[in-house]
Amino acid sequence: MEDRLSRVFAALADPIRRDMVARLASGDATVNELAEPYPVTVQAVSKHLKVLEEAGLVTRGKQAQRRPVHLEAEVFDLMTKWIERYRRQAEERYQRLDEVLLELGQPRTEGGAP
Amino acid sequence: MEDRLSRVFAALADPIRRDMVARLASGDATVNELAEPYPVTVQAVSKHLKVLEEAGLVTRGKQAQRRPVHLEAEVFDLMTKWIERYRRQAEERYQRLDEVLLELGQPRTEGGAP
DNA sequence: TCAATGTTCAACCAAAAGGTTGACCAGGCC
DNA sequence: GGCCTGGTCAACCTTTTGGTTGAACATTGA
Repeated sequence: MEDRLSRVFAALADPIRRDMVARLASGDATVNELAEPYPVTVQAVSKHLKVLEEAGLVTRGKQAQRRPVHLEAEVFDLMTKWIERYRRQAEERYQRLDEVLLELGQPRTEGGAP
Repeated sequence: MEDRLSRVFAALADPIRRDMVARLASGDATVNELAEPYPVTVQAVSKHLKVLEEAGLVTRGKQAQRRPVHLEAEVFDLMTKWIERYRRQAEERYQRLDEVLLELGQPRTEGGAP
């Protein structure tokens, strides 16, 4: 895994990191503040932040010995663009199929998986 | 990693799997067809498909000895909802900050990271 | 019936991920 | 200077991941 998109998806594949992003969405926080709710050491949280940082999802500031973490929301665009592109494509295809079946007078497709 | 969202993000964190999703967006394909472009064995591709399937991103059909793979685009919603929620929140906060600074007559915030 | 085709299963391997503990370093506060 | 406080680095461990090879299984076609 080396490309940007892979790093972003991988970063958000962990519940703790996703939760941290959720909290950062409502304001910056220090490492200790972020670590507090989780049953892991602060070192582990520090590692998680590194992953988020390398994915470009957060940046870290400097405030005395504190390192306030800040969410960079722009990176989300990368993902949504990727997702939307293929979803739209897939949905269009699906719709075309429906139209074809309709033209043939067949009972329309019933959503694949329940 | 056990929850649905984690599985979906993790599944898309791999370039090969993302590429397979991209190809499936324009139509179903068999395992061998999907495997063809990559420098890995068909068994490895079979494993990748299992990951995508367990994330709910694809389903597999049955056609003689073939197992056509079909993209389930609905799962994308899960992700986009999550992403959009926190992006919006973060952006609103950012905008409010701008307004406050403007009221104070300060030079507006210049986008965090370059 | 028997071989070829398409796919999966099982065992194994190396590397990466997520966690731990312990040492370390930098800034404020007496 | 000495010592908390906040955070990171390093070494280590276990589990997961992505890949391999080799065998198995089901279905179709000759």
